[in-house]
Amino acid sequence: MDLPKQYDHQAAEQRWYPFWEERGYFHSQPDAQRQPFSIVIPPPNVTGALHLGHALNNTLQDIVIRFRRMQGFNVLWMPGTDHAGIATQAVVERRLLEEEGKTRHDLGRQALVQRIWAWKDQYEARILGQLKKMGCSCDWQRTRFTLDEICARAVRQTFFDLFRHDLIYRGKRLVNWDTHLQTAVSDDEVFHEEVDGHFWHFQYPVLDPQPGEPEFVSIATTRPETMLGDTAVAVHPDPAAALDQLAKELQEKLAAAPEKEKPDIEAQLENVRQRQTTHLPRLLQLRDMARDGRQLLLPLIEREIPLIADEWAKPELGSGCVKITPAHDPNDYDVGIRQDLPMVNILNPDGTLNANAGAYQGDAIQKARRRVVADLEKRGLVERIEERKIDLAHSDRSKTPIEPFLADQWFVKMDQLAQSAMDAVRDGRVQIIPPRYGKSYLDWLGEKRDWCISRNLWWGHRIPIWSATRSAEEETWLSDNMAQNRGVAVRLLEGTEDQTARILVCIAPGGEEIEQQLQQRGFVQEEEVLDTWFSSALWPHSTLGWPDKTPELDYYYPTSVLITSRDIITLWVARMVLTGLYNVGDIPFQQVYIHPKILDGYGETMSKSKGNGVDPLDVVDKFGADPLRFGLAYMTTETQDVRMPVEFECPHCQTLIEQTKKNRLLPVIQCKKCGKSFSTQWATSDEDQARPRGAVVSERFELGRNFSNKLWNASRFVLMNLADYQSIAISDDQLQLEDRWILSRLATVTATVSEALEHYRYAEAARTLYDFAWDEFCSFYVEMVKSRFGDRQQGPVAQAVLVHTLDTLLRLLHPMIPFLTEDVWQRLGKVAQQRGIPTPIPAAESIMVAPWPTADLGRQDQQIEARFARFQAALGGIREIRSRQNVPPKKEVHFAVRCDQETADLLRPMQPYFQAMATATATAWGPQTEAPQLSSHASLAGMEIFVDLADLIDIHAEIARNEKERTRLQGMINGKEKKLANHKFVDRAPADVVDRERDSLNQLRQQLTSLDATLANLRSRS
RNA sequence: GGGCGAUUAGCUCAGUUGGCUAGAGCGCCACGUUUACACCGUGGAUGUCGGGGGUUCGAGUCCCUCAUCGCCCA
Repeated sequence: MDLPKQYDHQAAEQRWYPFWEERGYFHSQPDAQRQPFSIVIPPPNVTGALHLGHALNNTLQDIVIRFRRMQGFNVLWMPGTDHAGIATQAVVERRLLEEEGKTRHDLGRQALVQRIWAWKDQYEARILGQLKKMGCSCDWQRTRFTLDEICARAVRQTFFDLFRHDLIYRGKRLVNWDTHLQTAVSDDEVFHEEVDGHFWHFQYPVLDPQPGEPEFVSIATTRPETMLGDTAVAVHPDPAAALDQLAKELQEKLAAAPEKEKPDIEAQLENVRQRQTTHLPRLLQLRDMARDGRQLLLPLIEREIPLIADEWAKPELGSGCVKITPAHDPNDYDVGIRQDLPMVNILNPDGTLNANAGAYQGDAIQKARRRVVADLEKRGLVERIEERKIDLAHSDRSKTPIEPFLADQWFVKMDQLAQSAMDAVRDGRVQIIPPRYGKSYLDWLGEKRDWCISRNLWWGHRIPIWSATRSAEEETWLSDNMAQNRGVAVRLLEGTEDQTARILVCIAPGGEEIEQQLQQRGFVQEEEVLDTWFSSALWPHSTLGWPDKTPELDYYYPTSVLITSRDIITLWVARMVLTGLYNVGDIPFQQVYIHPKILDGYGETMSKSKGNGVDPLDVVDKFGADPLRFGLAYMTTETQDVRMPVEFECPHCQTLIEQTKKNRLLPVIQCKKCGKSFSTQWATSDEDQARPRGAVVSERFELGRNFSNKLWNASRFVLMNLADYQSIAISDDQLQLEDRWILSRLATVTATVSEALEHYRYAEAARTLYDFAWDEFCSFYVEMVKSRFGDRQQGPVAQAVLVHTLDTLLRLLHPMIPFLTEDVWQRLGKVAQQRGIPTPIPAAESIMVAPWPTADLGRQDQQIEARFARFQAALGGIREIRSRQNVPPKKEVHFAVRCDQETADLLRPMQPYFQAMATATATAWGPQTEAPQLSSHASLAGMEIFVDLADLIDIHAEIARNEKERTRLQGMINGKEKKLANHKFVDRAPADVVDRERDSLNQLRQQLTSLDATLANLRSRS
């Protein structure tokens, strides 16, 4: 058989993925006879290609999927992608602007949406291709997209039901407005950044001040233009008490604070105390003026606004007075609601000022700001200007500052829905793993904040509401024509100050005719689309065909587990639970497994925009899909995020160059080894792009590559030695010690791995298999069977056990390294189609559908394992002596073992293995064994080994080494003697612990005695 | 400000309910191309388990506290 010495991952990947797909292994259909196991993929955004975080997420899913499939479940892994409304539209818009200098308004809604669909097609293909490259066994025939027809119908139906049940409403709310993209963004899409700014102090004139009252009130702002929308100035209703309270709190804090923080607190306290004399009288006066209903004149606009008393005004800050702009500041908005103030919106959606801004109408914010300051200065109303760091909210999507903006939005009422989702986790119907994440889920839902579901975008599910001005005529028409129609829900809105009375009509899916009728009568559909999470919230049931009662929904729902990362527990997981309960009446999944995040070498989250992202395909190209998957599984422990230093790989000489915070942003990097340059993801100029691209990879995948290669070569060895393989039954009495040992270990490993995978302990499963395959199967079992192949009796037994062990190991590893295991499985099938202990049976046509191994617990044998451990220890002792004394590998040595009779009987038959594995021949075994005249000595628990080294020994080195060993032994003996002399230990510790300590002490003393004899002997000859 | 987590070898990480002489991979040192594998083999060196208290016969593991870092929420 001609097998390459190195595992060719590309060949295996290219060969076996199509093989599986063609055989239909990925596809699942409802089958009442079989138990289902289902997972819906967290749909990746079509915004861009997958990164290593996705690779981790999907690898973990595929491991569970393949594991359960082998266990015999009817397994469905539902794949698909997410339209990611704002993110995708933003990416396409940005490119449009960069490449063609156009905005979306130049293109129009239809054309832009068309462009985004083209983008989606491109990236969906890329993403699905990446998943396939990684070996994901999704049911591709069922691939969904959150904006496709099936999902759209579910979205429409959900919206309709919620609307009909009065769980959706429309209202004015202060939203985070992105003036660049001209849309509201959610709190989750906002990041905060400190920027240099100013604090402007202005004076507003008091109207008709009474004698003794101030003529001006002074306020301060970081956004001067917002003063155009001021509708009040507030002062604290009880400034004296507020300052007292604050002073008291600071005093308490001071008493408890560490030295380091004391000066700062003292300064704050001093400030408060000063204010009690400097500011308090004036604030009390202003408070009284507010109570008296005094008005101020808002400069520039010349509007009368009240001075009010409200606790939002902080007497310890600034002048103690604060301007109130309810339409443009979240806190002021609350004050506005509390005090029933008018809300004056001064902004247009594009960030320019509107008619309410008077003379400043049409100005952009920055321009208006400059003009307002200048005009106030002219009037002498600017008191002073401070330099200051300002915490400014930015849109994650456009990176431009957020403006708080009063706008009409659609909301879902959350009280009942959130409660139902909380109950599902509290009573254990949905189990979150690890459990600590349940807390953030419950905390978030517990706030029961209404969910703003409208987005002022073009890319997404358009809100299925048609509206018209309310009139008797329309109302009559509706009740005549629509009242009986169950797919129509009507709501009548009363008129308000700034809006006429309206009729809202919501249409269920399939109501196109009604939509047309409405449109003909002048009803207009809402412009906005729904928040992306609204459609992904339905994912577990929409993908299965809901609202139809499909066989799939009936069979696969609730799904078995959701595997995702912790940052979307609230945004996504919680919402899936509540919509599942609302729509289907049942939870969407029984378990939620939350996995770690992948960070770079500096502990930072990987992201494309930071330049530290790794494309899984780079890893697949360089190392292979199996090493990628195995490496990721190996790193997935319960508590730790995965920290992964990354390197650039020079495409010219393959040198790895550490990625630093500096070089990760460069478009071109020069290799320090070969001196040639290569490009990175940042290359934009033609010249840079023409250079070969340097892959971004991580050395941490070497572990998986080396392991794959090791496994490949072990398999290669097995295959090369099966020419005369016969499928014969093997009885227990034919098994040698090492056979029984490996079968015992195999049983334990099978049990451990199965248990670990059941509970999502990926790292434990991977480590167990790694250690078993490398340190036990390869390093011992394979080495030991080598000498048995030639034997007529022993050969077939060794082959049978070897094949059986490899077969089982491959199956245990298949979920993690599917390609290599299939490749070997197929080759094994050609020479050993029937295999197994004790009775051979035909192997499955593919490892992917082979049964998961069951642990043969009857094979577990602690005694055999203990005996084998003694052999391993003895072998280690000899090897260490050889190495210590620099004995050349081919040089034969003789050794004697002093041990009890039982150990001697055990080790004697292992003689061929000492020969094969340490080039050593035994001369004597047993209690009476004498040390050879000149020998190197190893004392182990319960045995002493003497290697005869008459002409080789370096006596001084040997003495030094033994002395060091003596010190170590003596130290341990002292420790244990002390421990055992302690009555409390002997009395209180469990008996078995005390016994173990006694045994151990006795052995150590024996070792010491023997060591002293050896030393005396050596010294006499030095 | 609140919550969660982390801190163990030069690096990246394991370490189940407290019971060892604290482990692995990479890197390092020495030796070795013996036909499965140099993506390998054999051996070796390397630790105040972040600091300080406490509980206990016994603490890397449990409790308190401090420090540093990360994430989530306001």
